[in-house]
Amino acid sequence: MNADEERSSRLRELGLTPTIQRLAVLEYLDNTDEHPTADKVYTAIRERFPTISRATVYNTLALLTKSEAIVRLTIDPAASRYDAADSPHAHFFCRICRNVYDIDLPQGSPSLSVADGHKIKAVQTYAYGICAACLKRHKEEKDA
Amino acid sequence: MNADEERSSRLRELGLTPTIQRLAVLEYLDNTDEHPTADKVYTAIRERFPTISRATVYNTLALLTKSEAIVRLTIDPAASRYDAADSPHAHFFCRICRNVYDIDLPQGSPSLSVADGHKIKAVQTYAYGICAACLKRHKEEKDA
DNA sequence: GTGGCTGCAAATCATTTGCATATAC
DNA sequence: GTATATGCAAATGATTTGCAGCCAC
Repeated sequence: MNADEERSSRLRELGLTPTIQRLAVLEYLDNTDEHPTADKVYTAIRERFPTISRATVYNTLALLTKSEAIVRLTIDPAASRYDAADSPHAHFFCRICRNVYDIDLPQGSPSLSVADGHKIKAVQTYAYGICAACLKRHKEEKDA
Repeated sequence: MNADEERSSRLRELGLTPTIQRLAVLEYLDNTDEHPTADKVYTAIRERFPTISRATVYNTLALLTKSEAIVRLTIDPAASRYDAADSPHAHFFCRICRNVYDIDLPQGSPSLSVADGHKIKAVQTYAYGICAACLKRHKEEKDA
């Protein structure tokens, strides 16, 4: 079973029709580590499927998020970011370049599924600061 | 020094003029635990200061966030929430009633100030699920 | 007096929605 | 054939911005 067939059956298992558009969104997220915004996904996919609409991308991302096939990150105050949901990890947001990076900070442990009587379904850990690339660039500018 | 004077000097220390509007925003956040949206802050303050504008509230919240006098939470996908920045703690978002609660999940420890070469300035831990009140209501509806 | 702050209204930008058409099965 | 999904355009809602007048110091 190739990657495309695997994605089709993943969608079917979720009770979702595996349309070209949904497969394209899943494929794009599977093959990027840049945690794109919805608009970035739209722009990227449109190069291969020029007729896809923004609404379809938004609908698809919402659907896949609800099915837990992908994860929606609210780390960026300006727009939601999306991540192919594989292994749990924390995320880092660079306040200068606005890129999102995976990091290895320990996430809340799965055992902590209840707090103060609230039922916890998911935990996200977000770190904010300046990324390695921007630190380096900043340093070079000072030295120059 | 009363609470109002304390807030005035807090603002002065940050290099900000302690205007009525800014003091009102700070006071409101100091005395609530509901993690309000900007619009909620605006509506609440307007009862005492009917001439305050939405733009001023947004500007003030942005300014106080930048000065680290308050914390902006991106836990709610629909709108930023604001929290008087006292002791670090994690937050819980109820997907049913959309309320935000403080919880005691361990935040990323301060020692983890660098990851993969990124300089970490702040860490936020967000948990998502169903709050105690909504769980209770849901159970009662089933029993009825 | 003047530079920073406020209030207003308009602009912007992400996201959602209604609806007619097209597609999957 | 029918339910479901897509595409388009318009609507919505949070947030930002330009600018003229006002206030703190």
